[in-house]
Amino acid sequence: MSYHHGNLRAALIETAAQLARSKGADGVVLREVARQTGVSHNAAYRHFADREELMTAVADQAMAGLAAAMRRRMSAVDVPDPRERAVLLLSEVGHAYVEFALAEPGLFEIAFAVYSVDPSAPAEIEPAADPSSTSDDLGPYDLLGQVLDDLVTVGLLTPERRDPAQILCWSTVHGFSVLHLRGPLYGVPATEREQSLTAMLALVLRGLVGDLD
Amino acid sequence: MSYHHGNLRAALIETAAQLARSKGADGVVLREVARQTGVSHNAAYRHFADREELMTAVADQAMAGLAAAMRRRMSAVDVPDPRERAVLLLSEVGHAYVEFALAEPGLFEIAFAVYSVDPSAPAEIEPAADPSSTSDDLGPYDLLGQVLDDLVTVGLLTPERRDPAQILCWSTVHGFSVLHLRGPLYGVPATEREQSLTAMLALVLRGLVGDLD
DNA sequence: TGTACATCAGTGAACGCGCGTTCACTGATGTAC
DNA sequence: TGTACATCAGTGAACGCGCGTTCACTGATGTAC
Repeated sequence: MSYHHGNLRAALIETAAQLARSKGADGVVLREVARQTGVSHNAAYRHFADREELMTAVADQAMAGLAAAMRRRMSAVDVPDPRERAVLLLSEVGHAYVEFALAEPGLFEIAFAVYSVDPSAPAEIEPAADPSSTSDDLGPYDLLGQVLDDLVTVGLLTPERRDPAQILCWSTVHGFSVLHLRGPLYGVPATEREQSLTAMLALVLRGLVGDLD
Repeated sequence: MSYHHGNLRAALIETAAQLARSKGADGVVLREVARQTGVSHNAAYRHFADREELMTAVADQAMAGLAAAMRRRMSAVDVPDPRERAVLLLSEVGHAYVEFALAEPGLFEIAFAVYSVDPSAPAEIEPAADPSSTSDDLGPYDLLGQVLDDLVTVGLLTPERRDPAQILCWSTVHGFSVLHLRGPLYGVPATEREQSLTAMLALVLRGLVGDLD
């Protein structure tokens, strides 16, 4: 397999992603990536300025994977009633987030490992999306935002609660994931974990929309 | 300064903690700890089996620091009405958690970095507290539990919501902290961050106790 | 109180490892004529 | 269509680094008599 001209960059990213899946972010070692791609260890320098640039490329792909997992569960929702639908979408988005994090801990880790590596150069909060982008380019945060917008449109969420709701929902599923992945809840059996996730999301929903009639 | 007999172990832990504060968990390098403590790099092996044992000792101390920060804010609450008091305590506990995490990111990181380093040996969910322990030995999770118990006692939280509430509260403040520390919310200015924390905790409270009369 | 001695906390040198990055190179690719 | 050539993607060797850990040791401490 010759990589001359064309596909080595993509191949390196793919190998690096596999390495992240099996060994976590720290397992993405430049020399090992090159080794497993069947290429000398400095061939990578033709495509990435340094290790960090490779990491960032993998992180982008991982974040896109998380968004795709959310979109997949969102599009499986088939409920006509708009209120019911908006509520269900929120639940699906939350479940999808946690599900991805726990199924692919290495990718989840690297997706976030990229932030604030250099404390002197703060990352942007959320890079502005290309105006011409289709919904396929939306990140996890944007998808959550869409669902919350739906809840507002449908009259279940007051507009002034929309932004705090976004922070709450994101913090909730992220914290839940991290505590189970690399925290004191590590090792909690899957069935118990799913029960507490469902119960937790029900409380979140209650906080957002109040008691449903 | 001679460390013969007695104080080297504590001194090493202290140096390691300072290193964690300034460089993060990965900055706690055995040789550097010894160097900064003014001791040869294998003196540490008289007190710790290996690097990981040192890390665990620092993590324990960091977790105790987090608990102490929470206790400090709890004991500053001086409100007679038990309902008001319980609600306020929950808010204080949440703020203290986030405040500690953002003020001491390195200690916060190492407190949790210890979990699941070896995926084949899952950590316990929450090590059982020594029955004879005083309240000073309670960890962050236990303190949160106490506050939720108060909310139940006082009639604001239904008993069947207690356990999901604990998971929700913990996930919320932990996720909020992580997203601001090493996530897409890194770099959000402090005032904005505090506003969204307050707004978020208000929504959490609404989820737990419903709309207050 | 003085001395002999066992203990064991700390030392200094060394091992083996693997990393990220740089250097001068080579040889496949694709283009200009 | 054929050839000369510039480009630049990939190579192999080397550099410098710092780590965790082990080894055989030394010398301060505290105790038994």
